[in-house]
Amino acid sequence: MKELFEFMLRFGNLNQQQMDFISSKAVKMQLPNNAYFSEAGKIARQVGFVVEGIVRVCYYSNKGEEVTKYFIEENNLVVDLESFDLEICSSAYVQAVTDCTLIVFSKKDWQELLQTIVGFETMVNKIISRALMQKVERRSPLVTEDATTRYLKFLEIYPTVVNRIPLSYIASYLGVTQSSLSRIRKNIR
Amino acid sequence: MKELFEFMLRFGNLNQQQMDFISSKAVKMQLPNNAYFSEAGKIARQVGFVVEGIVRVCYYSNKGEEVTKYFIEENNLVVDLESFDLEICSSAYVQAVTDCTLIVFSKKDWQELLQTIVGFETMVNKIISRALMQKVERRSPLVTEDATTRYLKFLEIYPTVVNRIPLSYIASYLGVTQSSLSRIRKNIR
DNA sequence: AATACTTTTTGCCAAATGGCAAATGATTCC
DNA sequence: GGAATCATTTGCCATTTGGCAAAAAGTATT
Repeated sequence: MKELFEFMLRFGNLNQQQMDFISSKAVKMQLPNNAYFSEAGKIARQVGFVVEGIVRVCYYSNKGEEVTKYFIEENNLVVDLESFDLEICSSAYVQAVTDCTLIVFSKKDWQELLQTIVGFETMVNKIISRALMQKVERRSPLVTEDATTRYLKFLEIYPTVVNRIPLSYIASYLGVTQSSLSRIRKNIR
Repeated sequence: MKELFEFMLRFGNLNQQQMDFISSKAVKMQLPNNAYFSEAGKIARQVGFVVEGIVRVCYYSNKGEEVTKYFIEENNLVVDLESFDLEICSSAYVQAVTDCTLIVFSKKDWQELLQTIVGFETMVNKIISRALMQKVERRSPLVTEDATTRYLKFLEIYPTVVNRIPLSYIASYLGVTQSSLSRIRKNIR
């Protein structure tokens, strides 16, 4: 739990009693490599916090190619926002790409936290806005650049990820084939 | 002002007194084609609402190419969030790509609205989250697809924009050269 | 250690896109 | 109406990337 509170306190204040209340609702959970945290066609019913490991959000195009929208590293919230908030079916999969340790909250408990803890909603909004802004910032540059530049940007953005996950996931994030990415890697060294 | 309140009321409630207060802070503003609403290297000091026209957010790559991050159409808020919130220099330009009519609020007035109107902050957070989510949703698919597919997606996403702005802006949004986009267009018909 | 399995690299060729420059088309201004 | 300016299209060729299949390298299993 230490990591979770360190994370949250960057976005607002919590006293001991509030943290105890949050702790009482938190459930620690192991998510093995390749397992899904939430799935397309289902409604997301949990908020998670990645303590250890890497998660990705991906979907499948009409041609059946898998597309990785982004990765979520340690010390970040993971939640399929649209699905969770609006209770509509998701169009994306949230999947562990390494063995992961998460702290999760059910929707019911999360709403209780939002209603009970003064300032919690504001704090959560800040966290979410920041995460969304980050996604926009990370995605936008990728459209314009050639594949090599995109890969170099990926290395900057996710420095801790490269050597922990398969090449194919990175390729599907960058919008390149695995073969091309392999060649690009070779040319960079 | 009617459009602004119609827009806001989709995200929460406002009574007449609150709307009058908002109106008292609002300034109507004409932004001619090509003019900047905010600029890279400066701090964004206004929140705007697009009543009429189209605005884009763009920046310049290290090779001097201009990159359009996204367009903002009628009936949306326009604000360089990171710069406005954190008072740091922006890295992007917000530019009118048609003659525009905006309603703007100074930072000082906007903060007064946030502090005075109960529920205004929550409402604004909803608006912003939705806009950010939309940006992520719109950008992500563009990375993976080929240029023709990207153009077709652009048409879906921004159906009202195509014939109102120069080809070169669309090209810079899609990450294609103007020439390629011109050829793509030809092949589609 | 040998086998099966997965991931990454490579070769070959086709298709898509870029770069540059010229031609055409549209619009504005006198 | 004609000149000047700006936006779009097109031709030509170089470069990048994709598609497919096979080889090589790396991992796990027995």
